[in-house]
Amino acid sequence: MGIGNVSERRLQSPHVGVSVVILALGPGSDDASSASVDTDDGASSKTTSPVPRQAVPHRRLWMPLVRRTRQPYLGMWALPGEDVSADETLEHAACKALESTTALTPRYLEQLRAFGGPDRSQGGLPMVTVVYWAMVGRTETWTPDSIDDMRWFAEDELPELAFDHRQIVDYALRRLRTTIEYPDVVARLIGPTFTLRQLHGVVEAIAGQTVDLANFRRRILASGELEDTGEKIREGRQRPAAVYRYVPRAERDAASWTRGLFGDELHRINQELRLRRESDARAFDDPLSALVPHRG
Amino acid sequence: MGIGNVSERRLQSPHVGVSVVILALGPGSDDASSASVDTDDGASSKTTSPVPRQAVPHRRLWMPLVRRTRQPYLGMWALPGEDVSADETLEHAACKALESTTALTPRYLEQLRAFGGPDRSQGGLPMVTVVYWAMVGRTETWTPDSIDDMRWFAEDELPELAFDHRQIVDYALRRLRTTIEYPDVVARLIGPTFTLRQLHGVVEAIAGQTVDLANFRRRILASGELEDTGEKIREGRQRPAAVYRYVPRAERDAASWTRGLFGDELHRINQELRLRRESDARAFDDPLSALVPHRG
DNA sequence: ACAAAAGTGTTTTGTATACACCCATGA
DNA sequence: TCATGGGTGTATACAAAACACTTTTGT
Repeated sequence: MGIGNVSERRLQSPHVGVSVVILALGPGSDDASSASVDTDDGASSKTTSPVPRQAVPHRRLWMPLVRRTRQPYLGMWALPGEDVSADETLEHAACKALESTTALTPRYLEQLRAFGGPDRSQGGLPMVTVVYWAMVGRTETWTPDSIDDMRWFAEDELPELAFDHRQIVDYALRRLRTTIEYPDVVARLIGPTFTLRQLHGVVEAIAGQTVDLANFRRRILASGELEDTGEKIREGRQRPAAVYRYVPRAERDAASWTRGLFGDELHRINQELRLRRESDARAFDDPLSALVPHRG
Repeated sequence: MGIGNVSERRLQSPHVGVSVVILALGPGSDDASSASVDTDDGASSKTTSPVPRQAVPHRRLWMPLVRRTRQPYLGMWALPGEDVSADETLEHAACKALESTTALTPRYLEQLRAFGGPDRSQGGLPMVTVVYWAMVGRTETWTPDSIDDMRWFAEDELPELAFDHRQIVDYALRRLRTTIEYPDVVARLIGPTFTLRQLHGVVEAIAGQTVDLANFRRRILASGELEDTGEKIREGRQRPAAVYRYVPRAERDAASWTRGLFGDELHRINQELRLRRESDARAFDDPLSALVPHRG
């Protein structure tokens, strides 16, 4: 693979970064329980929602964007991202980006694709960006915490985005909409336990359209990957619903890394991240140790 | 995205490379038309096919591997690859890797995934490798051209591979086997025109099992993306078969970049590659011009 | 009792499969 | 005319969609 040929193009190697399309379930438009931050902060007018929409009967996907503080595309909205250093995994970098943007814990993380080429940097350094998508937060009682240069946007009311991030988002949503055909992904998106109605809400939001609840129920139960916990919970004020748990079937697990990482593995990575950060702080006095590969 | 923060970790950025899983349709085992190079070259014994298999009724996928000429994993088989320079697209680099290995023209090229992290280099430089898979060659009259440090292997008789390339190959095959559900991908894999039997052969080889020809015929025709050219061709000595052409349906095209690149686009990239190479040769005397982004 | 949500049954439609069958052609 | 591959018909099984319906609960 040409490692070691230091002469020619070696110094022209592109830099590596990650960006994350972070998704959470939020209200549809005209929803009474709306917690959306529609108060326009005093910023430039081009950041306001460009596409007026009529009422959406189901919930929608929301994603946080950050405002760029540098050229190029200064002041424009962009996907959260991080540089990747040689001693960390791509997933680590993605988790850092996640953490820097939202305090919610990720339920799912999957690599989407790498984007590269000289055309996409537009005046910045040439970058190869590995894009992940992540699913965070619970479906209920969701309050987007918008601060200074970060803000949540509904999937169909996005502002103009920096770089090729609009293409990336479109790609992510398309990929997401084919991914939800796997019952295990949907089930684990929502958390350890859930009612069928909650699950149904996720699917509708992702699919972007209403889905027959009765048929959904049958399909998801027929998959054999849901287990009745015996508990019951009342979402509204009416009849309590059965609470289910996702229970993986053996052979599936072997193929799971094909798709993405789930809550438990993510938790492990985040743990490791915290440890790493501490040792990084120590390494500040001893720069050499930072060059040593992490596992030593 | 942190571009411009040159201090801290900037110098620790991993290098970027591409690897390509190159696939071609070849004979199944016990096939009389076998053109496989089963003469063991005098190399080390660990390169011989490790898994003895019984006869496979359908054709199989074959892929070229290259022998490593450097540490780590010196002498071991690995996926063809290239370093990526800042002024080229990832697809360009992938095409270079393709070209350096086989003279066959690619029918399809799709990015699989980026692999990274400190664990995978094992003594080499930290690398983020963007892996592509490609489909080359025609289904008939296939002769693998094995030379010195390159050799074709059947998908189910691979030797031990360097780095994490075995995982990568497994991942590629899994992905390929889900991709063939798209009729357009299958159709365009084989070339501009083809008989249904040829197409059927591709699907069987990729699926790794026999597929009912009658039902396959119906399904693929029902997709509405195949057009009868009116021509007929005799493959064997019997009744001639109708020749079809792939004709894309409008809306599909918008989503096509979601998957991969096909022959025509690849042709364009290869053209561009050749031009680039010439200008690179010129730039040898004028190193500065190589730093200018290609589109200037 | 009523509203609202949980959960079930039933009919229809479409699609994948298995496999029997006919057709066209060259030897 | 027969073997071989090209191409079609058909019965069956299964999965998804549509939607009417019953049950359970709180007010």
